[in-house]
Amino acid sequence: MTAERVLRADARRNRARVLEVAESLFTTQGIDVPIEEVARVTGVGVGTVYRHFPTKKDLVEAIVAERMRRLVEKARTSVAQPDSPNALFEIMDGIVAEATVKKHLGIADAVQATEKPAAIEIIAADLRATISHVLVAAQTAGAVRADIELSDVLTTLYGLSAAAEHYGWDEARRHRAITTIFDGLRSRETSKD
Amino acid sequence: MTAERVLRADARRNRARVLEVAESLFTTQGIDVPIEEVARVTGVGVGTVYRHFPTKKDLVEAIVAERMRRLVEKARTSVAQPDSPNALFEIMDGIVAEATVKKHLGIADAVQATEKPAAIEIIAADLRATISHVLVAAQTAGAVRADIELSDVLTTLYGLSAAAEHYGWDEARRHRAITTIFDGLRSRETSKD
Amino acid sequence: MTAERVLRADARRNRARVLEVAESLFTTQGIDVPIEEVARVTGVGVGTVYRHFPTKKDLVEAIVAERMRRLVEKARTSVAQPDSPNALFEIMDGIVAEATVKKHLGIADAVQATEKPAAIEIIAADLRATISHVLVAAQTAGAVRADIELSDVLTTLYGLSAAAEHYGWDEARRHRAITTIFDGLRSRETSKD
Amino acid sequence: MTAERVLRADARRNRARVLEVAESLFTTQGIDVPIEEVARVTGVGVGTVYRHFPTKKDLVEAIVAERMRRLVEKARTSVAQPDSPNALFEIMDGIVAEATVKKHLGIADAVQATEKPAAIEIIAADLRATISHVLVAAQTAGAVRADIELSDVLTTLYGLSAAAEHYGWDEARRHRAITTIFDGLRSRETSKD
DNA sequence: TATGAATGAGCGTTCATTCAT
DNA sequence: TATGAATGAACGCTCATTCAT
Repeated sequence: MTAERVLRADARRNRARVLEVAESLFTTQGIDVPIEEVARVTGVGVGTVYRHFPTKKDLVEAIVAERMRRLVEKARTSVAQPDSPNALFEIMDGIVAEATVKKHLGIADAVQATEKPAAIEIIAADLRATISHVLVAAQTAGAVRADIELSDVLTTLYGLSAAAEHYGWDEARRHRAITTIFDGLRSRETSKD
Repeated sequence: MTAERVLRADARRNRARVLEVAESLFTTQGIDVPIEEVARVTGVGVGTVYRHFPTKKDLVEAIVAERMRRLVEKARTSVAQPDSPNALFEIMDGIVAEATVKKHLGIADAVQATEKPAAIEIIAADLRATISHVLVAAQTAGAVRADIELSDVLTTLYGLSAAAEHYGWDEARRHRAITTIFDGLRSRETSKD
Repeated sequence: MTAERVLRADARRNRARVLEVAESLFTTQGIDVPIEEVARVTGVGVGTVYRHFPTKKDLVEAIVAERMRRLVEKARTSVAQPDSPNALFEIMDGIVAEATVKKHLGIADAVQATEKPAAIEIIAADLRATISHVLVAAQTAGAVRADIELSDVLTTLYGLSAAAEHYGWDEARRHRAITTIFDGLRSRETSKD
Repeated sequence: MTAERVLRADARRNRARVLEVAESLFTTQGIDVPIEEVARVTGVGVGTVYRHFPTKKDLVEAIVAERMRRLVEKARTSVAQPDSPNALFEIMDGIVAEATVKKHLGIADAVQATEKPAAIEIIAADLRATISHVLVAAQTAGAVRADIELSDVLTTLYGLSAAAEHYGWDEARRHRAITTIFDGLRSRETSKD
């Protein structure tokens, strides 16, 4: 029993290491990196990778799910703060920041649920709910225009993340972009065109 | 001489058809579509595809270049109009519209010059110049904040195009997004955060 | 009629140029050089090459036949001289010299008739007859051992040509090799092993 | 550990079988035989061939190296014998014999070092050293002319091997040819031309 | 007749996935 | 359970040859 538990711990550690290595490789070199390479760098055989992730698709999804989980966590942290308008800013900043350093993996894609596997969709829904919550709070506080919808925010996040991924924004550049965007979301007597 | 022209015309037509089919396939299903499939749908042999585009990379670049050219054309048309603030809006709208129906091909990528082949870079530079021109005009007219730089606009275009591609925006959705963004770019006594 | 003759002259010139270019290319880079390349360098279309040589094999054979013809010519010249032992030496030297600068084309192969096309076999037979003639004369003159057969000479030629091709012998090296060989062919009370 | 050894043994056996089949096929039909055919005849998938020989070039080199190794072995065996003049004869006979039944693969080429991969060059150097050793011994014993150099012997070997390959010599024919050549190498008051 | 565009079989190579050890 | 050898479908690309112009 102890032996079994040790084994499990080992297996779990293997899974984690594969995940980590794969994220790093896919992120730096694209998803065309062979599973064999992932195994090699991780220091295990291909069989082991396949034991944990029966399909390459499964591995990619696991990585995406993992990143989503980190996003949700960040979002939750922001929500915990009282000042809601800043909360929205922080959430967006956190998400876009995550995208900044991760390429090739469509972190941006993960925000929206389009034919995503169930596991990911659940987490994505969670994230959307959190954002929605913060958005409403911001609107109630009069900090964001009332006609802004959740989909507008998600869309904006997608665009910002894509740009951040593509250009490899640093913090300053990211803040500048989000701030500019926020000026468009902010409450006022706006847009008479 | 006429005979030669006829032959060339035929070849040119084939080239155009391959380009069209390839753009359509890559756009809908991603660039992993085999050249053989491109040939099959076009109704020619693989050899013909390779005669016109010696490498798959060449084919993709040709497609991107072609799309860029369309973008530049659209941009030029907009510039021709007197009302500069709308000119900027129109240019952005045109570019994003182009992205709306084309996926997987990073039309957005084409806007920025990152290790792009020379041929494409030339067209991209042209596009950037045009946008820059319109931007300055808009700022001079007081319609856009003075601290907005060309790179801000390009970045925004990238993000918008990416989102448009991803979500398959219709015209209304696209206009809404661009309008919102414009509110952030617009001249005023803005952002005290 | 004059026009036709002119045309023929042109065609003949084309044939000759193709032959020349092909020999040069195959000789320097091996027979894997595409017909298209041969056509390009010659300055004609592939169609023209195929008009004169319906098959790549035909082209190669034509080149080999051409070289054989040169060999026969050299051999004939040597035969014309009175001093037969030297005649054999000269013939061998001539053949090996030809091989010296021509690689990849198995000039050596051409000496022996093994499943060679008829056209080549006729010329090869001619060459063998000439050599045989000279060999007998040399033996009659007592300059070459009586137990040497034509096949020995052909074999030796093959080996020498192959080596000459492979090492790119200059004249000195070639003479040295042939002289040494001749010492083995020369009449005497030799080899008691 | 035993398990690992077993697996390795299996893999090694496969490698050996591929090598054997490939040598046979390349030898009989030339190196243009497709890898797929090699795999088919061996009874494995193409992937297996590529696992052991990442490139067709690698496969060919492995075959050549293997043949070289056999040559060196034969040469060593001959050297072990006391009678040096015969030792040279035996070495040459052994090398040419190897060439007799193997075509298309330029076993002869392997004797000389021309832009050969390092691995092969090492073995070739070994072979040359052995031959040189025997040659000097033969000259010291007065059995071979003093002005014969190693390069003469190598050249001769090349020529003989090429001829043996080409004509498919049997033992008698081979001995006859080598004997004749030896008459040219043998010590005496030689060649006054 | 000369041209060169088109064809398509064929080849070298890769890589996700399976399975014997 | 972990390993890595084996599999084979699939792909990018080449080139001898044909044929419309």
